[in-house]
Amino acid sequence: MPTTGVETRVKAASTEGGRRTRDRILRAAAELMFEQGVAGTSIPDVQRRAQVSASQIYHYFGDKKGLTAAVIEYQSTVKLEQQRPLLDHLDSVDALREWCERAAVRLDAVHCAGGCEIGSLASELSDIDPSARLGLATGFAAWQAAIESGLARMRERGDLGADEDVTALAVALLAAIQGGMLLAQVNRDATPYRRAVNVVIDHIADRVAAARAARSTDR
Amino acid sequence: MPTTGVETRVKAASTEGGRRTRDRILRAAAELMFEQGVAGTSIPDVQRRAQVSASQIYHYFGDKKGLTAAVIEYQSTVKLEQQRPLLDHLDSVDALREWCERAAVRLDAVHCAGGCEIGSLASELSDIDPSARLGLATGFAAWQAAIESGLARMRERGDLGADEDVTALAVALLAAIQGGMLLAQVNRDATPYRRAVNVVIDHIADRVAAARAARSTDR
DNA sequence: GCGAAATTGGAAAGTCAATTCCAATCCTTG
DNA sequence: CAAGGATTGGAATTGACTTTCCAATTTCGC
Repeated sequence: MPTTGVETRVKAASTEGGRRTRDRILRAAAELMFEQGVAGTSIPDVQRRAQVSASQIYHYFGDKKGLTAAVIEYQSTVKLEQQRPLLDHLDSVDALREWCERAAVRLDAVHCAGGCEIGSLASELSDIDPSARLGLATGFAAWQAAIESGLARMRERGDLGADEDVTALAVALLAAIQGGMLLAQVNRDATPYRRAVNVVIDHIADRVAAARAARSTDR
Repeated sequence: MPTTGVETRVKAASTEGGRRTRDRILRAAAELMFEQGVAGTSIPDVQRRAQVSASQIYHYFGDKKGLTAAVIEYQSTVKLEQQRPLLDHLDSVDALREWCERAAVRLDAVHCAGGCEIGSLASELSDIDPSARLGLATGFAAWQAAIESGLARMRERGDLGADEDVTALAVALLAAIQGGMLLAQVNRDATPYRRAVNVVIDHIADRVAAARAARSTDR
């Protein structure tokens, strides 16, 4: 039986208690890796935060790499689901602004610590862990798809011109979010994030205005 | 004499040979930390790459934190100087495009490994090393200033409207570069970087066109 | 050329992390 | 309730890394 080449020995829990421990470990690891980076998070750290023994971690995740992979999947999947209601309606300039501003408020709340959950992992792991990189690419693709499909709906509806490159716009917004969060993190101030994101959204708004103008001319 | 609170015992070399070793160490550390991250770079790693003994590293940089601080300063300062000729002329849309595209070519050349020298350090260290964060903020500020002053010149010249927020535009471009490089790194493909950067530059170009239109209307 | 300071090599201490292992205990299923 | 797998605790192993230390050795100012 051929495999993908990278076997991560993550075992599922078959009892209720086991499921809870596994979850506790995963959540603790995700928090710690977000706060201190993957390299800065030791297994003993996770043990303390999750209140488990070492064997439990190795039982469910095989090794640290397996745990890291699980955290990537967790951040990619679960965090995405949390925002699902918003993500499914990113089909107006206002919705985009609202969504981005919500992230800004979260940045303010944590005093701009941490940046983006996936972005931090991506920066740390992309070059040193090929399978992690793949997982992170998938995670980013999901965000990009969410933005892009909203823009595509705007285009179908006529809010954006038919020739508009919604992929490029979506990537640009995603990059502005990532880059903006990095600058916010470094400066401990969400202003750079807001500026970066607003410039891109302003640009999208300009394109919407242009489409409207074109329509009224055609008429 | 009051200090900044964080004393890094970095010693200057007073002999020619010493200066060369110090330099060799710094360059090796910068390379390694870029390739594998700060946490992923051990002192023995640096020893091997720079062909020096441990005592030489500790002699010149005090400890690993001091070495890291020196690398941050190195990347911020030296890399900036390398681009000085270009940076001083970012006062046209074409110049901006050319500058960003040059980075894209470099990304292609290294197969999108590494991302941005400063960005990677920033993501890894901002939350765990306050003094490193300050150094990185300074580094970013220099890049932002370079972009912003070019845009300001365009505004003075009338290429951009007098009411244009060049700070926001500069931040947006910097964020696009950072976010774009991150996406490129994760996807091992420079396309996302090019898309992100081009959208922002297109936006600036639109503003330039608007300013021109306004001028011809006024006349 | 001479003494002091700078530079260098290499060993060694001390710490801590990753992982393995085994013995216990718990739970499920028949 | 008994068997067997799931789960858990905690000790032990192994290895690497940071940092210190001291004894050469080289270089510089005079």
